Amino acid sequence: MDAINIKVLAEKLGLSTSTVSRAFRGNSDINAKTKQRILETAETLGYQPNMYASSLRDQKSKTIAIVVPEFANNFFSQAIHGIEREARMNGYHTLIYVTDDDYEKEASFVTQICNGRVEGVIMSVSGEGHRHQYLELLAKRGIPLVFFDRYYDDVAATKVTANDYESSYAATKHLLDKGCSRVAYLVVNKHVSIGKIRLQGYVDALRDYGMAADDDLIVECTNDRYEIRRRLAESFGRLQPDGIFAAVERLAIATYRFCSEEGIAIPENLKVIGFSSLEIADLLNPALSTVTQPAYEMGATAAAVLFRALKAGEKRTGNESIILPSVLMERKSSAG
Amino acid sequence: MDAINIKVLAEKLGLSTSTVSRAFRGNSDINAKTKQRILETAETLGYQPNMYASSLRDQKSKTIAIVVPEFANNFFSQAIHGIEREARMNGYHTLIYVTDDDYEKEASFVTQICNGRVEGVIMSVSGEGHRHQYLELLAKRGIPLVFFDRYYDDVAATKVTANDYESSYAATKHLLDKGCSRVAYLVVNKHVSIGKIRLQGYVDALRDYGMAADDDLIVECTNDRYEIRRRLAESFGRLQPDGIFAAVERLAIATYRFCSEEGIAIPENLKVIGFSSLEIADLLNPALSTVTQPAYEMGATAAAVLFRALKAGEKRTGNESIILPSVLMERKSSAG
DNA sequence: TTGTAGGCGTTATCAG
DNA sequence: CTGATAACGCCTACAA
Repeated sequence: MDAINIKVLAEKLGLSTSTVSRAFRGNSDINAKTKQRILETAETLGYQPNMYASSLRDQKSKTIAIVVPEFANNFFSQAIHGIEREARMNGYHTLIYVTDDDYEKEASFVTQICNGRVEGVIMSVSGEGHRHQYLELLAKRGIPLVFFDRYYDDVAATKVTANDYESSYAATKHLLDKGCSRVAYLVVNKHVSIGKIRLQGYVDALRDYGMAADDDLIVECTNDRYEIRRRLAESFGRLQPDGIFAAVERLAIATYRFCSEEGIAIPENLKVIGFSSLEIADLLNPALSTVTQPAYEMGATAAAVLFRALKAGEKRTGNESIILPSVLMERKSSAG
Repeated sequence: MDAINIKVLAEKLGLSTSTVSRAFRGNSDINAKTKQRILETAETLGYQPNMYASSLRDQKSKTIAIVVPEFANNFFSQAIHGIEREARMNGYHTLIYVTDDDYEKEASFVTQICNGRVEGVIMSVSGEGHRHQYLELLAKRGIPLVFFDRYYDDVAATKVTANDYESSYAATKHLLDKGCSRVAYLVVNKHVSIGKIRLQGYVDALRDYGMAADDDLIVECTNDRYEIRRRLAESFGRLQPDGIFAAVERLAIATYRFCSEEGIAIPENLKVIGFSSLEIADLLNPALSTVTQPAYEMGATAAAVLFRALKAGEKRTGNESIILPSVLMERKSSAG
């Protein structure tokens, strides 16, 4: 009934608690027969060493935290999967925190886990443009941090991203090659890390093609589907774009919905390409051209960096960037 | 540098640890000014009460575990999101464990978290047909358990599912209504809870339409895409179905891929409907008819049940079923 | 090879 | 209102 502890187990066996403890730790010397007897009894009694006592003593929790802006999103699902896998391989447990793109929540979560709950943190950020003094808490506590996909420029930690600038440049160039002359860039927030870098790729590609980027064609949306709908309606009416480059999957999907409702033919009247981790982009109507980030690998890589730091006993990860290649998949939605 | 603890904080303030501790607990009496002074100093020093010490003392971890078979799956993503949300509202932290449909891993995870790491468990199972004595550990430890979607018949705990039988019956009837006479049922494992119940709905609908279920038309697949492809190829060649009812999203998608490769027209040559939580089923080519489970709500409900039990101090959840309604969305893939 | 003892950081209890 | 103290369960020097 009540959780059994090392003391009652020791009593039941007529041994001391230290001996019992030793049976569970790999290293210490202990008679093989004694050990076996202890483990067997523990098994039948369902004894497990209390992790909070162990953690308290060793100052180790064997736990990491993943902090992400959203969850119902293919990119993050796959990335988290990669992290979870790596964590498992290293014998670590994984806490998940979803900020809903809310800076306050991010700050609150990070503050909460600085109490020893975790040994390391992997995060994709939500609070650009705000102060992130709460991250100093991690540093102060010696809890290593790794960013993936979305990061803060001003925080020293390893950042795992995809080659967003190059992909963005390539995607824009692709639309131009297919004959587009008015390519709109759809983005959630053009000032945050990924939105900004992807924007730069878009702008530079236009420039290299002898076109000035038209500010009107840079359409900032939100994450709210009705708001997105409104922005699209307004932009299409006014701007008459013949190409859409969506900085995130959600906006590519919204474009599809909009076109379907408005009777705009893709790719005849409008060519579309977007960042997306959708595994069935090829089954859409029409098949969606995508820039696909190596989501799983990004998660796994971020985790690998973190565990390397943890193993080495480092208090922080190096302030460096690891850039993984995305893949540009040309499909029907942008066919010439 | 080193994690600051209550003792040094107390010294720095010229107070006792008890007083400092009181400043962080809501209840105890403490001078308002003293409290403020403590909290301010704590803030600047970045002090957070160590959770392992607290947990050890209170035997409370404020943590739950989610155990699921897979991750890169819309249904589970949404369900986990629902759970995470509910956990957050209750001030709980959320550990994630992915079993990859592996019974051994499931057993291992459950055993691991019985060491006090979590106060409750929400799970969707992977090990049907095996023994689940490891779940008795939870009971022994007084850790409440709630199943969602996939459960064990022989374990007493609350089960949150969708009305799979009715949906399955309705989906099958829908295909028959549309003129199908040879409806195949694609399933991963027809002997596990959901595969079995959904099979029953299919069989009963056929029977009520005066058709005997043909065992050949019940196609068991795996989770491996190549294996699925092989099964489909074999089945189509031999059985010439004119309707497909897929018990899980992955099989509906596989059917689409197969048909696209083989030039089978949907819905003209083959009508398709499947269980799916895909939010863009309407954008597929052709739009996929679906049975959509309330994934988010299932997760949220399972979590609500768990937290009610935790709040009430109950050691286990009641052996009851909570059944939420799915929605049948008729789209082009099954049009008559 | 086994046992003893102290302490990890916190908080509830009790005394002041 | 504040301070001293014991206990949560485990692990590791150190002693035997």
